[in-house]
Amino acid sequence: MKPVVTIEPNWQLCSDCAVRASAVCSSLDAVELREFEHLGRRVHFSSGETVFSEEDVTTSFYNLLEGVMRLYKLLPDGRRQIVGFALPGDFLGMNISGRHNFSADAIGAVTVCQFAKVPFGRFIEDRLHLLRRINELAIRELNQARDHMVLLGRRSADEKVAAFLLGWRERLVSLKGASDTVPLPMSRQDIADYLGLTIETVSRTFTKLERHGVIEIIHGGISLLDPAKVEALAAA
Amino acid sequence: MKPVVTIEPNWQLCSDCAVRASAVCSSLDAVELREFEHLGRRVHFSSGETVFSEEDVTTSFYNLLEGVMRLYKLLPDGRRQIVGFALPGDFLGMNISGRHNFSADAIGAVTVCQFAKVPFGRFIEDRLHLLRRINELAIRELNQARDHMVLLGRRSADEKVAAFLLGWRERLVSLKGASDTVPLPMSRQDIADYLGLTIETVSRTFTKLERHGVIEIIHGGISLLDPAKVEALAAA
DNA sequence: CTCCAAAATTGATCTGGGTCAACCGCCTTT
DNA sequence: AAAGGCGGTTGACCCAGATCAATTTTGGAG
Repeated sequence: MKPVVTIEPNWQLCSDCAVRASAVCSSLDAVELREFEHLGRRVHFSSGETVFSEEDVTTSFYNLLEGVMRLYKLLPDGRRQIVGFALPGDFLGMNISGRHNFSADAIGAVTVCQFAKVPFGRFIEDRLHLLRRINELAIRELNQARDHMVLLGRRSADEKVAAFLLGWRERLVSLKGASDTVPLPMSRQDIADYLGLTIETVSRTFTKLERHGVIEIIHGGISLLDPAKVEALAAA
Repeated sequence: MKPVVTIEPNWQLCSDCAVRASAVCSSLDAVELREFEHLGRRVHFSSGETVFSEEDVTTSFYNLLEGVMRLYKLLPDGRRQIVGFALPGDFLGMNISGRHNFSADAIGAVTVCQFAKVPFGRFIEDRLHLLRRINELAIRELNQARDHMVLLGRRSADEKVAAFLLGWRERLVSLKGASDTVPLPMSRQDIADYLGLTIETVSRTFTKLERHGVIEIIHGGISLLDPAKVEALAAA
């Protein structure tokens, strides 16, 4: 939880960017990309740092380059609901009220491409394809949000955990390729707050899945021993 | 549940439209509106009819003109999660997969302005302001979706019901002006499926609120006797 | 290495909300 | 007006998951 923010000169080029293909910028051509390069600034955050907070006035948008973030909302009494986990390529900060509507913390070391709101807004202004891309991302997120509502409102603890493991794996697969080893950089508390459960229930469910030979709990993650069984449990 | 769909000639003009100011079309100028008029077709649905279903290929977008709709997703075993209620001015059907990702039923009689997907897409094509408007609506919905995740994952039954009553009233206020009489056109089952509860719990919670003199249950809705108390219960 | 703190697991117990079931108005339909 | 049905309410009981309470494991810091 060291409050250290490192800003390095933007020596790295968008064209070399790891998330070039999947991020907002995928809609830009070579010429636009060169102009776009000057808008973004690479910023590092260390584990546990807050990138932005709910209700903060939005001054920047963020494109996650490396690492994982938890996106969450808090109730006045401290109860927390994680509304999503961000992975490289995700675009954060869009809103209409001028304020963020959730908070975002780094889970482990994180690198983002930060855009000041005003110049970014100007850049979009007359670029239909970029706006279309952002719209596409918003709609994709809206779908995920609705799926998550079903999970939160209508699924049992077992189903929630199973669905989470599959969903998380799926995202990692499309990012780094298939593997039955699923790293879980977030804490049990994070998982609980994402699934609307308690830390104890998450832990117990993991243990139960392991006892049934469906997963193996390994350091920093789990191994999917029987993906088919997990899918059956998730009752997709 | 009569499967009667009435399509009337589009004699009514956009400029007279009740939702002109709040809907997608609010971003159009007079000239554009005249062209836009030919794209939409007024369609009526009677109570309980399905306007579109999850997984249906999207052929149309809809602008709700009159009435209320429930938007929901079903699990294979029949469990239902209502992801939202649509009111006049709401725009439905945007997606990227080419398929709807939730179903939509009429609650009571409904009138929609239906747009065929292809011509509507063509119309948007080079109209930045319209795309911006749609983006704005998508982001607004995303915020609502996240708020609802907090409700589903982290609030008690009492809080859920209280928050629902306030939220629903708020939407009606901004549509038809302030009133402490809150019509509830949807069934108890709908409310339960929206809040991730059972019909019994919703009914009991209503009764409890009434016993405590906080609301009065009236035919087709409730009356907010003590809005402040309800807000306290919702623990916003 | 040892020590400490935080994270995770496990067990025992409790309870909010679910389940099951009866019943009560109402609107319709005949 | 009787009958049937559907939506809603109410009561009795139950259970999934929360809560409370110890451990145990892990990961740094010195």
